[in-house]
Amino acid sequence: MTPTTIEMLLKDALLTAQKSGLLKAAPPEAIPLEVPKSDAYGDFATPIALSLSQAEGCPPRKIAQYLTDLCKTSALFESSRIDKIEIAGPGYLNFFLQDAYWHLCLQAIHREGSNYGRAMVGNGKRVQVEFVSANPTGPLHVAHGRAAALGDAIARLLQATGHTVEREYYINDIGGQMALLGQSTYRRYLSLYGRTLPLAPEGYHGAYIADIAKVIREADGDRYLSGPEEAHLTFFTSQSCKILLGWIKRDLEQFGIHFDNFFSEAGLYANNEVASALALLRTKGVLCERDGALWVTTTRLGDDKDRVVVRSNGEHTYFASDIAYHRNKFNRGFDRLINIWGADHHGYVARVKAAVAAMGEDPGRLHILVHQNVSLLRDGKPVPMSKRSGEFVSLKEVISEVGVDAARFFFLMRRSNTALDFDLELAKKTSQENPVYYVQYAHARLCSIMRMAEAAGVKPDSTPDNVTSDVLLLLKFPEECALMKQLALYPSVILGATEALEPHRLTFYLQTLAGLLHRYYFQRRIITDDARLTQARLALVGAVRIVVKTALDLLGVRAPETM
RNA sequence: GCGCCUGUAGCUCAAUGGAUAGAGCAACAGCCUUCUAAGCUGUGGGUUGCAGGUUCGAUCCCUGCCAGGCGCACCA
Repeated sequence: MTPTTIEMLLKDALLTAQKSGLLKAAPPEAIPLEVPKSDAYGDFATPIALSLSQAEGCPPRKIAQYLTDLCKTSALFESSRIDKIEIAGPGYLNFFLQDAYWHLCLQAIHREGSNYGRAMVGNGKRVQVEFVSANPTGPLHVAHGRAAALGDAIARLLQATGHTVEREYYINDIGGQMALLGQSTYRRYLSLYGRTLPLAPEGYHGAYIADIAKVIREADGDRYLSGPEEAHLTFFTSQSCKILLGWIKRDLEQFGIHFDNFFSEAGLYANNEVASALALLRTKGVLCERDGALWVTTTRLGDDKDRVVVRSNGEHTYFASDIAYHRNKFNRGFDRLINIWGADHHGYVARVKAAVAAMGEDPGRLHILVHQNVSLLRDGKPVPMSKRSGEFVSLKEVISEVGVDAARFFFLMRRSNTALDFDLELAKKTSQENPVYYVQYAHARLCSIMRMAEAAGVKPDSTPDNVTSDVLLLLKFPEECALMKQLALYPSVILGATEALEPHRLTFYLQTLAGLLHRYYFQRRIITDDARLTQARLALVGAVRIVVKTALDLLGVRAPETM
């Protein structure tokens, strides 16, 4: 018995229907289950008969009738704790459950603990999540923070559903921008010694450039002052990259993000992989020379124009490395690749997919998730940010202002393809207006109750773990039932969020669950003079605590025990 | 001009093609001799940008328009 019994029952019924010829199609991957707005529509409902109607060419209510009959004759029905199934409206199946159903859910949560909601649907499939991958030409800023929170939460969701996950950061550590970085830090280095060689207008002007120059001065002193600029640029380029990468890694670690692999673009050239990938494209007949440059004819594969891979000056474009990089990824044998890109890269989706397809790989295994921008708000007004002038708010500043937990939670409060307004004032508030505090407070409050219960002498042999069903029968208030239902929903939220790559569903779920908990807390006392009732209520709120902590963990947000 | 994303309550946003489109915030009115008031209760609030189309049924899919964001290099 698990909270997903209804899904299993329906799948079983659908399978039987298919075998016996009542239905043509196989059961879908996931059975849509919803909690109806009104209790009159049961505890759970599914519009599955409605959605199958079109494909089956059969009226929805008729399908609903089939499924109802098959459910009732299924071997699983006896143990499913279903009180009754009704066909309602256009063809909904409304499930009314016995109280015992919820009690079994609670016991399952206590039994499984932090494993509750985990699933094995991934079957150990290997998934790579590549995210952040910010160029090492400056510190991480807020938009990178969104990518970091998003990618890590998706990775955690995939792990929780039985996938083998690798987190990777791709480093653009070669090319024109890097050369510009080296030149910028070199000239700032000179200016530390009173020599002025003006920064190129297209160079990097941020204050951090001087910080890098100072680090180099600390380490090596004035030894790069003499000789021509050209003699020092290689060193300044590689050293600046190294220093910046160190800062980026430190910021990421502070943000709780750990990458399994940092993949160097320069390495692709060192290993001759770019040339080899281009050679592969040549054998596929998608390369051509035009105007002295080398192009990939991606137009034939869904892109809106052809793309240059080798410029007429002989230099490779970044697209050339991207092709080699994605070939390398596929060669590493991942079942699925997920790239998380900022909105400014959305124009690259078509060309990368086209190149992947041209190399004979399945572009369907490459999922490119594009997230929209983040604007910081202070006092309701946008904080001005301009990449060009080097005036932007770094991730580090945001974290030190609002904390890791608020930052991660806020980055995950919106669907990734909508622009995100990050309200700095709200993120710092310690009141119910601030969603992350609201949720964390629920956890702290529960921990406090547990401590009180212990102090009140709740016996060890009546801990929630082995609370018996007859004790749980004492949970009969509507708000208790609402909590149990929300808890029972958790596994399907995890599956849905993973499938859609939408961690924001978890932040919404948590806010709802926390709301139910706070309401319950104010309406009913948990620790009472009645020992059995106390046990039952502790079992309930204990399960809430487990789910809140587990869900926060998937978002990378701490669940504090006191606040 | 072309492409992608977005348009839902005053604000910020949810809602797999399904039942009467939901939350939170803000506003207003209440609640602390009791487990954390960092909280709770109640009230009002909608032509889902506009116009068509597909469907038994559209916030969701298709077409056109309007508005905002982001792209549109032999830059990354």
